Amino acid sequence: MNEDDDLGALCAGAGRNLAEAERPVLERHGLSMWQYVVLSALAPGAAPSQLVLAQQIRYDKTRLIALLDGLEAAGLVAREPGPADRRARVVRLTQEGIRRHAAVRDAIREVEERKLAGLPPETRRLLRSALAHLANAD
Amino acid sequence: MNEDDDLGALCAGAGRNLAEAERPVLERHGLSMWQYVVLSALAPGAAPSQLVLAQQIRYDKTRLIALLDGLEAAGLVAREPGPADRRARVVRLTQEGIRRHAAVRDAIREVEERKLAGLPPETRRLLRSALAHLANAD
DNA sequence: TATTGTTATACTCTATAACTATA
DNA sequence: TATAGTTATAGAGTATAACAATA
Repeated sequence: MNEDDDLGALCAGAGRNLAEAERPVLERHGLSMWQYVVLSALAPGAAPSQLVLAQQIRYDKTRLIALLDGLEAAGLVAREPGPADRRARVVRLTQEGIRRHAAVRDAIREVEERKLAGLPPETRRLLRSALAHLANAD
Repeated sequence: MNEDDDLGALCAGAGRNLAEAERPVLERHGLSMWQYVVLSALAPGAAPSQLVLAQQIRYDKTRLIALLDGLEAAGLVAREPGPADRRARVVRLTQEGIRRHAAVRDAIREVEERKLAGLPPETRRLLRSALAHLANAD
């Protein structure tokens, strides 16, 4: 992978390399990539409806159901009737979910740290900032 | 998408944003994402066997066949018996393939340019360099 | 015997359309 | 009538296994 390739190809290459390194870490903690994405979205303490959650993580609302079933059965998230709208079900992390997410997140960060080895702190900061810019740009 | 998210999430977000913006461009030129990847891999003038090409672009060798069938039918690539090993078939761009790839690449670069608007040249250079580092790091 | 290209098959992931209960 | 969640079904994408030609 060369730095004069398309930017899309570079992002895909970097993302794939990271994902491949992180998959065994997630497996060791008994989570799929998307399950981890759900835990991360809820980690700030949010309690969104399933529909809002699906939109936030850009995941299909119908597939989210089975994902949440698994996380609920594992005791990591809880679903409650929405306070305002009883059609909606509100999702939040359990205490165990909070602990589990923190543990996995630390392990993930270790992997990322290893992949970033050789890049100075200022470059890392700029990389994160530029990626966030790209992710939100229109 | 926030810049203190996981690096993997940031790469995925940036990659998805770019891919979504580039898809209509590719469609307008009658190419799928993977077909464009193949053209890009061959653009430097290389003439690899199908197996080597599949490994280079990290694509399944069995799926590559249908992909090449389409590109060959469109007159963009040519398959010839390998000079050294007659089992292998060597793939290369046709003249039309070279032209088509250059046209699509220019259009893709325009999209990327728009997405990068607001980032100074030095930041862009650093971004490309850091992404290439991440894509190749172990 | 091992490998390249190929085909056929099975499997997984994803998207679409209908059903229920609330609004 | 419309919307949140759910379910079932169909479709695309991907991986696995077997075959023919050549090494």
